[in-house]
Amino acid sequence: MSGLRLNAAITVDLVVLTVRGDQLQVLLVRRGAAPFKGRWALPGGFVEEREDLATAAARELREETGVAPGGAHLEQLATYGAPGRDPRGRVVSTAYLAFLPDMPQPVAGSDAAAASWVEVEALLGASPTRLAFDHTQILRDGVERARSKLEYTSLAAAFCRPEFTVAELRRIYEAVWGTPLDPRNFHRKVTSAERFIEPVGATTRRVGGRPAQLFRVGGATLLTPPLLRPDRG
Amino acid sequence: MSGLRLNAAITVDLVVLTVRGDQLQVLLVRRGAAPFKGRWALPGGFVEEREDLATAAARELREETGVAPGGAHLEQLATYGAPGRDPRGRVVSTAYLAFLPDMPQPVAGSDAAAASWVEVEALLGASPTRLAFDHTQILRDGVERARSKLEYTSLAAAFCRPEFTVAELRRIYEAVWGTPLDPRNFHRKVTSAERFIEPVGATTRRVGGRPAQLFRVGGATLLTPPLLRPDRG
DNA sequence: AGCTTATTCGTCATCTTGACGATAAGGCGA
DNA sequence: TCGCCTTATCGTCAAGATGACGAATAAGCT
Repeated sequence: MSGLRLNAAITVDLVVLTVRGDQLQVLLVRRGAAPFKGRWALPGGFVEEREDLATAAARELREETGVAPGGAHLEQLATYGAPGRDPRGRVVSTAYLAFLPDMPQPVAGSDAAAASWVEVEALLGASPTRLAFDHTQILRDGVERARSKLEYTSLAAAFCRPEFTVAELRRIYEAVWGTPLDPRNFHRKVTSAERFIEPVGATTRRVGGRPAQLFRVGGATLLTPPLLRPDRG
Repeated sequence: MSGLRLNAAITVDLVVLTVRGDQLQVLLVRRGAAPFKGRWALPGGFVEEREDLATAAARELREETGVAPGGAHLEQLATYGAPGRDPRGRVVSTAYLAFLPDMPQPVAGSDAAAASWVEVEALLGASPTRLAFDHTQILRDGVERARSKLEYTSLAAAFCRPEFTVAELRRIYEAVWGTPLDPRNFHRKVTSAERFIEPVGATTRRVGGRPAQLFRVGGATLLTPPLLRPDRG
């Protein structure tokens, strides 16, 4: 290996976001071993020999959620390598960000003893639950990335089932941004945007209220002009 | 060290961009040793023991350009860890993106035998010069990040000297985006944006044409609504 | 003084947004 | 069956932003 000094352990951590019950939630696991034993943490693990970073992230995602690669949006978030972030030594972790639709079934296929969805607000709000390592910061960065990408991409649909209504899509924006949106203006914006969403033809049947048209994602990946969040001084 | 297996070598690579002569240019070094000996590459190097990733990037930037930390915009770009990207073994590299004003003095303080500014167009255009490792892809990602951030942040000013004219700022946009902009509409946009740039009071003296007002950056870091590039499908 | 050059100010039609009224289309109870 | 309730969808209107372009301004140069 011509004198290459391996100077770090490389891991991946996952920020898996979903919207359930109009709340933005993140998948956490409870650590079973030191360090930070018993503390909530982002799922993750070591990158295997000859394994790409993205592949490792997809593998971890499948192990924790049962979601097959390609079944969810998965993108690299950032890499964290502060010297003291892991008491065991030099651990450099590349975080990945995943968007999942609300799974009807519970978190399946998880090998971790305790994995569960936790409200993001409870972790980043006024009196936050402390996470292991620097995972609070990683989560903060992931949520900010998600909020920002909703503005100018069609990624909100990654939180939805393949067919969805405009109102469902709107509730994704409202949950991720933590802000109510005007249903009429939102409807106008997303239906008039070129190839953003396209009607399926069918409608929902529902308990109360007018049936809604079903849509699926259009080909467009970018939303121009963007849909800017309110406020944000 | 409780059984922590160091499974990778961690490095940082730098995408240092500047605008010189109305062209977007990137700082490259010529490799003096195998692998890819003699090939152009992004500057970079191994992360030292107990050194943060961002610190390592700032150190490399200073070693290559003489620019002190804080003297340039520096942000993490992405991390590249494909198994075969370095023939010497498992090398995971975190790329950082830096924006520099056009330095009047040549690239100073460089320890590399040959470091020089190269037109980005010559590297990413129709018949690109091949770079070492996966550096062409890293450069592509860095340039796309730069193009995108000009749209909604005030980072274009990071390419300028502390005091600059509206036209200088416009030429930054034109060089990075590779697209001409209407001087009158650009002027209206940047001068009317809240706290984006603020007048210094002085004006330039120049060989031909009306003297221009000098500006410095305002407090705003975000540009709302954004300044979208033309075209872009 | 006129010419050249680059900056800055105006105008106007078009597009987009935010606020909000009005209508449509189902279920449900009386 | 008839209103009523709820949610979805369509319209309107003023304010703001944009793209295209004309015009005025303020220097240096010949």
